[in-house]
Amino acid sequence: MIMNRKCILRLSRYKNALKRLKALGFVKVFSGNLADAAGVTSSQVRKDFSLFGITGNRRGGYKVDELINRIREILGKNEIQKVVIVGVGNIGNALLHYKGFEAGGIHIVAGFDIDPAKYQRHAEVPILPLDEFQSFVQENDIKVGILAVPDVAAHHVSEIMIAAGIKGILNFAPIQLRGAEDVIISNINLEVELENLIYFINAAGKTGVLSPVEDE
Amino acid sequence: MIMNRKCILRLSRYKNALKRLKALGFVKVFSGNLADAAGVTSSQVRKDFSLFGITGNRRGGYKVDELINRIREILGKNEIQKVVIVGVGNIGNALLHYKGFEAGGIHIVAGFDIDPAKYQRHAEVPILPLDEFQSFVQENDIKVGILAVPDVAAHHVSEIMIAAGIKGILNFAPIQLRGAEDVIISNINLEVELENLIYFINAAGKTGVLSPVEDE
DNA sequence: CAAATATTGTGAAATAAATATCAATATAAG
DNA sequence: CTTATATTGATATTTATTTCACAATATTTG
Ligand SMILES: NC(=O)c1ccc[n+]([C@@H]2O[C@H](COP(=O)([O-])OP(=O)(O)OC[C@H]3O[C@@H](n4cnc5c(N)ncnc54)[C@H](O)[C@@H]3O)[C@@H](O)[C@H]2O)c1
Ligand SMILES: NC(=O)c1ccc[n+]([C@@H]2O[C@H](COP(=O)([O-])OP(=O)(O)OC[C@H]3O[C@@H](n4cnc5c(N)ncnc54)[C@H](O)[C@@H]3O)[C@@H](O)[C@H]2O)c1
Repeated sequence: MIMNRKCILRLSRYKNALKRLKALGFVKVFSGNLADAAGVTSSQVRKDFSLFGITGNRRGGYKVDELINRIREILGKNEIQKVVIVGVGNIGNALLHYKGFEAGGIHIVAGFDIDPAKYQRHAEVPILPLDEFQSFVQENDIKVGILAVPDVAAHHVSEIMIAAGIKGILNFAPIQLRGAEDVIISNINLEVELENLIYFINAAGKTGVLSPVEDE
Repeated sequence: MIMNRKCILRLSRYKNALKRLKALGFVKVFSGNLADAAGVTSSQVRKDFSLFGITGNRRGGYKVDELINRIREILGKNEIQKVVIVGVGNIGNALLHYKGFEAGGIHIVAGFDIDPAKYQRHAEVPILPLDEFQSFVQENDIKVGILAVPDVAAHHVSEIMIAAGIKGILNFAPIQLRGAEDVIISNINLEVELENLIYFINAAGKTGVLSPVEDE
């Protein structure tokens, strides 16, 4: 079953939306409700579900709890959830101390840096020397890492991460990292995002063109 | 000229790649070089350029400096570059103190919060009470804002921002914000990104499917 | 200077993604 | 119990995006 990235991203969003709907007291939802909450069309919701074999009840919609569980299962949340961070500076630190991932079952288990001033071996989430990266990752069977080092170090660090067995990297450095064969890399480039906003604001001002509201 | 978001995002990436190539001493590039650096195909590069009327020299490629300038011009970097941040917590603070945007001509000019403990009226980048948001934004003609408040406050704050005249929002709260007619919103959802990585790692482990390496 | 070659620029073709349509059917109403 | 109605699920259609293919044309080579 070949599934594209965009579709999986939407699944995650559906799950988030469902959690909010559940908090509002919803027990069942229709594709239209979910579409509104997630900012897509109802056709899109049903199409995505059909791709994954998620079925509802004709005329009865979907049961919220069942749906959340089904999506959880598909997203594999029970199999890998430990994540490490390399580069505990501004952004690495913010992520390291963010509590919001826990609710979704994602645990930040350690940070790594080369600056001895950052080391905190006995903190709740320890910050360790990069030298210990490989052994830590292998002992703890970590597969996902966040890369938050300066751009000049990013390529080098990514190679260390991949060599240690990391299979997925969320990269904040403003360079386009190339993954190895079986490594998936997600590049978050905030400057590019800001430039993009600026472009569309200018374009709208000049030409009256309506802005696209979706992400991708 | 109707241009889609994806294409503009790629333009930004080309510009980043070009800056790196320039730093490496490149004076001219071929579409293939740029494609490699930006992680796309050479056809894609040429197609994008043709869409914007960017021309090179048959057999001679493109001059790096000219190309950077041309893209800068298209992205409108000289028209809007002041950005404010609402919510100066973990992530807002990291962004507020990030120096990397300056090189690209994007200036973070102020932060806003509702927690008096955060106020720093006389700092280089002042942190001000949210009450002053509207007047500040209007006086300084700000069009772009970063939203980094807790999810429960995000919708409310986005309305304040839009009411004050903000036209582009980079949202870090894990909810799908809906923009008004002429407001463009870019949602950065890091948990969704991590879940996505986890999904593809699991999928690859189970089925041997090759992972997609591009973002979108 | 002529011939060979590499690269652009673009229209056509292929692929992928989103949306619309509608028969099937579960639920609700009478 | 029967009929009316709303919603799913699957297929068809449309739209968007990417890739291909190749003529046009600078540049380099002999
Ligand atoms: N902070 C932001 O808001 C922001 C915004 C956009 C992009 N980024 C990008 O994110 C990355 C991190 O930004 P930051 O502001 O947190 O930087 P920072 O300088 O605050 O932190 C970088 C950290 O990485 C560590 N480091 C350096 N080289 C290392 C190596 N080889 N191995 C391990 N650790 C190493 C440093 O000791 C430091 O602690 C940069 O690439 C930056 O361009 C940051
Ligand atoms: N920190 C991270 O690594 C991270 C990761 C992913 C997502 N996020 C999201 O980013 C947002 C910010 O996260 P954070 O960790 O920085 O949170 P935080 O709690 O550290 O900071 C939030 C800040 O917003 C301020 N605030 C609250 N209500 C406000 C209001 N109505 N108006 C103005 N300011 C207000 C608070 O005083 C605080 O300073 C959250 O929505 C969070 O889910 C954060």
